[in-house]
Amino acid sequence: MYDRAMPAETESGHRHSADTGWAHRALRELSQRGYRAGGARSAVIELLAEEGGCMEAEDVAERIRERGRSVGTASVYRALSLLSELGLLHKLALPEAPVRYELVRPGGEHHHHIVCDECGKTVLFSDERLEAAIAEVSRRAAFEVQAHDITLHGHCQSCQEAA
Amino acid sequence: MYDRAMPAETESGHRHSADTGWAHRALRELSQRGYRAGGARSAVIELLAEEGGCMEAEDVAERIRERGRSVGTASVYRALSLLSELGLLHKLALPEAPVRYELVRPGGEHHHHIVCDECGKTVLFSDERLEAAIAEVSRRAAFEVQAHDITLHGHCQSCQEAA
DNA sequence: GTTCCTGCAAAGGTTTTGCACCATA
DNA sequence: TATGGTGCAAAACCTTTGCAGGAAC
Repeated sequence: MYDRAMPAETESGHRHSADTGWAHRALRELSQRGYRAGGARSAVIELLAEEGGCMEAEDVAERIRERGRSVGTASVYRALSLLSELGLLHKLALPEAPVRYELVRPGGEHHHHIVCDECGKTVLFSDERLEAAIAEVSRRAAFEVQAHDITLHGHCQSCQEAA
Repeated sequence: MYDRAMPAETESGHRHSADTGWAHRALRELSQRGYRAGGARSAVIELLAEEGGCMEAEDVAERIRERGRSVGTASVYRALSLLSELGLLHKLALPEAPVRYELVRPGGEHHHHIVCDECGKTVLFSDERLEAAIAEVSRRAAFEVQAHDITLHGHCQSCQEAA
């Protein structure tokens, strides 16, 4: 499997810093819908906000424990599922890898992924023409389309050089 | 999980009929690369050619057995892996579902997927403008992009009516 | 005849579930 | 205080691996 320590980057190269806005919105949403924010849930939210998302469930649990908080694996899975159901996280599925969870930010602004099939490094991108084309296809489809995922596969520069 | 009995359809609604061209190419490719075509491998190839692909490994095994041929599950997984490595199959990963395998036809002509998040029904589509936009993004990316996957998510007409 | 494929069974890795205890609102 | 969240352990699920026997070339 891929190197899980690798954080997702934007194409310009810099990481997101702690997204406290997302964390607050998540906590508010939970409370508004009658869910409680116990230790595991709030730890998951805090961690994802700080790491910027795009992590596997196991990574989330591991990092929470590295920070001295103990958490049950099952509770992490349950928290991630709930946050996904509430539309606060997006699940990214790739072949040969566990699902990754990403922050969903409000306003429909979103991104897509370029994944290195060698090492799993993931870079984010967004493109207006692509979105326009997707919107047009969605309009014409018989389905009521609510979301879309685009993943480019290839090799990152390090893996190209190594080959 | 989704209803596995549902075959993939094109947007115009008709199924592919047995793709003997693909089957012949697969068998030729195996033999050219020094692989043998034993019972399990040829059964997998034959079944996929007839069903048109987009199936889970377990479905493939099940259908082969329904046709009276006995096959080991492990052999089905091994055959699917090999065919993927040889570029004869494409792996489609979705959250909450096992990987599905699809026929890869020569000439680069390919399609993408619209999946019903309710029942798992999958419809294929292709769009030139979308491909052009993807090509442009790929050209500009730091990665050497070799492939791409696009999946639209939503609800099919039956599930819309049921809701 | 040799090599490789196959099938079974067992193991591996990820995710879910059951249940008793405990914390949140 | 009542409800629902948490953690542990066990199970479920999908996929891979080990190995002995058998088939393909």
